[in-house]
Amino acid sequence: MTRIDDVARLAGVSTATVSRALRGLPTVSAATRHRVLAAAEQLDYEVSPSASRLAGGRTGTVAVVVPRITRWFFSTVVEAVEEYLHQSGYDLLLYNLGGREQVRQRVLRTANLHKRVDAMMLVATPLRPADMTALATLELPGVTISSGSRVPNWPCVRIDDVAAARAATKHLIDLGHHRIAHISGDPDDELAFTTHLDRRRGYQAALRSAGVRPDPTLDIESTFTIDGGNRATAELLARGEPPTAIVAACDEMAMGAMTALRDVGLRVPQDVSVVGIDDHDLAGVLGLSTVAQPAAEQGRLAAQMLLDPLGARPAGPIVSQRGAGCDTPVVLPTRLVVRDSTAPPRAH
Amino acid sequence: MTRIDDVARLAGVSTATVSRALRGLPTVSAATRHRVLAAAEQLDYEVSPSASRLAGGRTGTVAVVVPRITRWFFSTVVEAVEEYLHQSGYDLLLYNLGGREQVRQRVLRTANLHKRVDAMMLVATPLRPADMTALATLELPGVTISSGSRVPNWPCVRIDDVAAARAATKHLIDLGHHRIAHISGDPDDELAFTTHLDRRRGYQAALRSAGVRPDPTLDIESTFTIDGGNRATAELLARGEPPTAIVAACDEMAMGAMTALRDVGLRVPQDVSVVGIDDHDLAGVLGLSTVAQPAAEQGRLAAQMLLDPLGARPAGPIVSQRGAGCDTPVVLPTRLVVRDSTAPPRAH
DNA sequence: CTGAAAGCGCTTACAG
DNA sequence: CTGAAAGCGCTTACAG
Repeated sequence: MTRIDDVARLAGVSTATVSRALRGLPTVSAATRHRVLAAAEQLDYEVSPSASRLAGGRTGTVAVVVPRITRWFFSTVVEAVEEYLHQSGYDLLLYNLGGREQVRQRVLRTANLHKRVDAMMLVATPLRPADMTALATLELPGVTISSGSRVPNWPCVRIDDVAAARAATKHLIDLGHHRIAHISGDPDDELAFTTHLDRRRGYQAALRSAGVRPDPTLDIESTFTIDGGNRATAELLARGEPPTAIVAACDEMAMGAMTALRDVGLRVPQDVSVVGIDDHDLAGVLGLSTVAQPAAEQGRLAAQMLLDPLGARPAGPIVSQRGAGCDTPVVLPTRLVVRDSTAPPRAH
Repeated sequence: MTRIDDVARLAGVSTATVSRALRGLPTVSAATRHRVLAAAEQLDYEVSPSASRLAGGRTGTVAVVVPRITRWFFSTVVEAVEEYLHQSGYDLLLYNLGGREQVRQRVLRTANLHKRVDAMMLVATPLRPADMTALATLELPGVTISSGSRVPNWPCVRIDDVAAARAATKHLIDLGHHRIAHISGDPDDELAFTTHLDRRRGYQAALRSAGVRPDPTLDIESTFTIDGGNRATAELLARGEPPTAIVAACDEMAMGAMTALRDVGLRVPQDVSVVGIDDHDLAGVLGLSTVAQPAAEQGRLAAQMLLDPLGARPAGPIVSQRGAGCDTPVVLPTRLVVRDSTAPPRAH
């Protein structure tokens, strides 16, 4: 395979100059740069990442950690991040936790990660508070998406989960509902995954604003999945008289809820209204009312905030994004989208 | 950061021995190995991938190329592949084509990829025939998933697309349908993406077996997405009398079809039956009848076929998987799943 | 079974 | 603006 000295020989310069010219460093004359580029082109030369990384101390790689790539939010984020990283010249190392404790450990093998990537992005990754502190002491630049995981000194992009759930609940209240249930996720409170807690707070706040006292028997813990929504709703129905409406903490739970309701012969929205949070690709197909959150935008913005201080191309000195502004999350707006799954309650 | 000579010093051996012990090479005495592992543990040592790759000539990395990570099939495949790769000690470099020609070019910058990864997996990646031949001449081991992209001498894992579409269509015929439409994808025939062609063949074969002549006005080209199914169905309905049933080439298209039908007031399945192919996570929620294909299994199996000849850990000589058996795809079974979106046609 | 030494292919001070 | 030389941190023949 062609090496840098092949290019140097053809261009009649030293390897140092080839290295500089190819990376676009300013200390190369236009004429020399031109000759080097032509030689590299002619030989179809590509730099060896391993050698470049070893010599330069930079990997040109970013680790992106998601809980489950199969869920709408995460695949949408990753798609946007992949585009931004690759067009900035970075490689994307994917870590899908898949709920496996073993993998969580792997991500926290900090010495390992540190030698592998220049920076890392944590997307709604449930970590113990101690883990987050450990990450913060790393020399590794990082960024988080969602309030679920918050590492000190790393910038954070997210939505206002309290406000999103409040808007969903208020929509139902405005339609005339009072018996409003809430299904949410992740009962494993050993992990500091706060998204579901924030959304519950929003739900309760909206109820209280309307003078309705939150009823604990209408509030079910489950997981942020279709199946989780299904099971939560089944349990809800087993507890007695059904609510007239359900706020699901995410669209996938809402979809599970719709299935569970249908299975017992309850119609949406005639018998029970359902609203979610996300605006999943399929929310439109299902006619699901929801509070939309900008997933791709969160990914793109987080990637940008991560890479900007590193320099667009993997070259130049690494500057950790620390200090000013890092502890103030960037909060992107959400928006209520009314479709067919919500309607006024039936008159008794 | 700790380096290999720190470990060597602590264990009282040479760096060569540390290297061998840590990689589990057999030529190390048990006592020495034990001392080395203890020292590495004590120092929290992790090998430098860049140095190891440069010296060893292996990257321990696999490129996984998908058209769109946000689609059900691809995220499901990637999840399974990620698990297999990581537990085998490999890193996963994600390439999401996203329909961008520019990115396709990037994947085919073979010199670039070659220095970056030990092997690559192409998942239903549309490539020109010339591109596939180019990949085949690389020294890079590879594997493809789906009949969509077929690289000579690379193993391939897929389903029988003809049979899947035939089963879907036959299900409708068995219910009594005759006016059966077909919506399928990817009209860009510059790319050798054969999945939609195979599925069309299966549709037509089933019709012919039942003595029905395929009607070209009932066969619409679009894209393999929700929106594609939506548009195809809208066009179908604009052409005149609706069919009594629709075969969609994938579940996402079927979901788009359901929306389009609902939008004009046609009920599924009372007015029009709809069947898909995939068994998407949400097929159950939507009550969509479909022909299920094992996405995760295809991913896991392809990863296994790719890595087995490389050795479980990224160590030992690279052996290209060539010759015997590579030109015979591994075909995984599909299975009809009947739900609520299909029913006999209404009596006129 | 183990070690000394070369070498993997770059980048980076340093000197000019 | 350019080059000679050292060095990044490993692995791999080679020799014993």
